[in-house]
Amino acid sequence: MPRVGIREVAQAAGVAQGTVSHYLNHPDRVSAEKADRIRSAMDRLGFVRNNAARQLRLGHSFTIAYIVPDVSNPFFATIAEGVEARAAEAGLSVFLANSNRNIAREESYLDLFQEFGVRGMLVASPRPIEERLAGIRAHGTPSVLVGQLAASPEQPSVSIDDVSGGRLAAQHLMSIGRRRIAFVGGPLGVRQVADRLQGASNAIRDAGGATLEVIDVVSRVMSEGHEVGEALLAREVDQRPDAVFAANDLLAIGIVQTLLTGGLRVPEDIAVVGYDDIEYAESSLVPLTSVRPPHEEFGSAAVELLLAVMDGAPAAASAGRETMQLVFPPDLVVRQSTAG
Amino acid sequence: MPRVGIREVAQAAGVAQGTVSHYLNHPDRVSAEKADRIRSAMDRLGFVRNNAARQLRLGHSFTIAYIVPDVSNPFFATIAEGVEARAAEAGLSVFLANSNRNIAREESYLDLFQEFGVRGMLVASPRPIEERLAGIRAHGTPSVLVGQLAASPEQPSVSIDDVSGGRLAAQHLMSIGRRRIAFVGGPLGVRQVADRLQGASNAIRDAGGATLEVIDVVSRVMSEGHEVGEALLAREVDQRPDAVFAANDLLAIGIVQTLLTGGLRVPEDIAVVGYDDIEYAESSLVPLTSVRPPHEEFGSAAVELLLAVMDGAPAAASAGRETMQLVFPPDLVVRQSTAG
DNA sequence: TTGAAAGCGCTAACAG
DNA sequence: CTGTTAGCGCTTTCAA
Repeated sequence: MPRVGIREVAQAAGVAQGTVSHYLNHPDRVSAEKADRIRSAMDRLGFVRNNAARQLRLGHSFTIAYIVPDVSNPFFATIAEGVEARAAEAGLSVFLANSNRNIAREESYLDLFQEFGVRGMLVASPRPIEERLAGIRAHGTPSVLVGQLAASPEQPSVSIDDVSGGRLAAQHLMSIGRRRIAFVGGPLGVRQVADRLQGASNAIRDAGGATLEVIDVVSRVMSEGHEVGEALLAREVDQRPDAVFAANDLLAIGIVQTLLTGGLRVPEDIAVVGYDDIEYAESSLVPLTSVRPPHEEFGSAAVELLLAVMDGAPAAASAGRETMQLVFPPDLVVRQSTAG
Repeated sequence: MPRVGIREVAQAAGVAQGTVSHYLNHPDRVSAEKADRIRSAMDRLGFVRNNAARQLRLGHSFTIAYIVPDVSNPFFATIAEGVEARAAEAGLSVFLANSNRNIAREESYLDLFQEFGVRGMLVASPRPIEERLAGIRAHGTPSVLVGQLAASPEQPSVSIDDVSGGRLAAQHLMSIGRRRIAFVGGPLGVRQVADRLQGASNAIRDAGGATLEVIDVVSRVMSEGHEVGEALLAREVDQRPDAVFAANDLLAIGIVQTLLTGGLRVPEDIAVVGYDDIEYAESSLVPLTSVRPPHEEFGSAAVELLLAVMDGAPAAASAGRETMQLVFPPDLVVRQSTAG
């Protein structure tokens, strides 16, 4: 099987190479008759356009990269939806890369995509990465930081307002009459956790009349939730909180499961609010009230921002912080775990 | 900021362009002194190798594609681990694409990757796709079908033996003395579901002395599990099975939750086995016994197969079915839900 | 509307 | 060990 390029197609169709290229890039400027001959020659020969040559000639690609720390995290997966949809509208393809929370791998993808000449990158990283992105930007590849607020005004970012999410959760618990609220989460060195607690604390301080206890955990997984549940069950009744705000849904689900098994009622005895609104929150034994970050919108906003800096770099630069760094407020989804 | 290519680097380092290229491709054939000058010029100028030109010249890339129907499915995500690790060893990068169960999108990625000249593709698709892959292979891009057994002897594939998985589950339940087994799953038009039931049925027929009831469900999600659990609770005690084999873990977890809430004991009253061994199986209220498909190994085997057909196309062709189409037997992970 | 031809940045073959 | 150079397949002037 010989290589098939536009030259072979041109020959088979009896036209010049340039005409075939024109057919590919400006179909309207080729006569219907030749267009037909070209089309049929392409079908017959099984022509596949060579992207490397095209890109070399053009000087750029039609591709953007989306680098995530963990593809299986539903949060990033859902965002990917919005990213692909918006990118497709703009005629761009998306290459996904999974760094798996491995810095070396993240680095190598950053290099790789730069060498590939992607038009831009969406980067979700568990570490501070702005300097690296600044360097890449200096070489002509713009990026949008996903999931964390950029510190530099030059770095576009889309992120979630976790302080307001925490506030939402605490306000809701107070609104259903709870007064002894426990925040379950940690370590507080993790920005998101700290912000969620901060928000809850703000709400409680502002409203007055309620107390906030902090129950620290090492990691935010379901088994830690089980342990916290056990600890709550072991307390004297009058020492128990009447509401729990967990830093994520996994913790919350673990806590609910253990409380129920131990004979307590949710929400009657202890109301529970989670965070993230993962798929299992809804189908949990007691459907879980949860703080829901925006999903679809988030991804498309990231691409939107990237498109803006891709083209109108100067315009965007002068646009300033408020348009370069989008912060989304989360919603509260109320379900049975606080329906009382 | 001027474009910087090897020409600019060569000029800055005071060497010829070819020497810079040699430094990049055969570092050992460049004198240490010039290598240093080149290295420092590259750092100073911020040289980024242009992949398009490289690939055009070379005639091929160092990239493979992995197309999945759903990135957030932990099954594919875990496989991706093995894929990346093995690919990295072979000096290849992996581009992930998410078709999101959308045929048009899958098609467009297939085209895109072909145009990008990837060395090969790993394709997990919810639909029959062998003919399409055969066409792509005819144009020089080999592929491995992931998750379904290929029908054609020319198409390499890696898949799971669900019949043997079903057998394992049923044998285990019988080995702990259960005699009234219920299979919960559906629709039976889904190959995996049918195979799992087939395996269970085979085991029970061969062993004798046990009965197999089929409880059909519309989809394999947690809420269906809750419904099945309710239905079981509603039965007369002597009409209840003493074991449940669920077609996946989500169903199993839903069933366990509902049974426990209804006052039954797991495994004492009803033992439960799931399938897939998802993350939540282990951290569920009663840790779930589950049939575990191989994960890491699966991904690396897929790459291995791809590497084989990439190089030794003739050798591989003569290798025959047994080496081109890998079928992995799953394991059984025994936990508390059947520990009785 | 079509054809001819230059050249994108790199690699490798070849000459020195 | 280093330099020179052809050419990968495509797009796009420019001329006809």
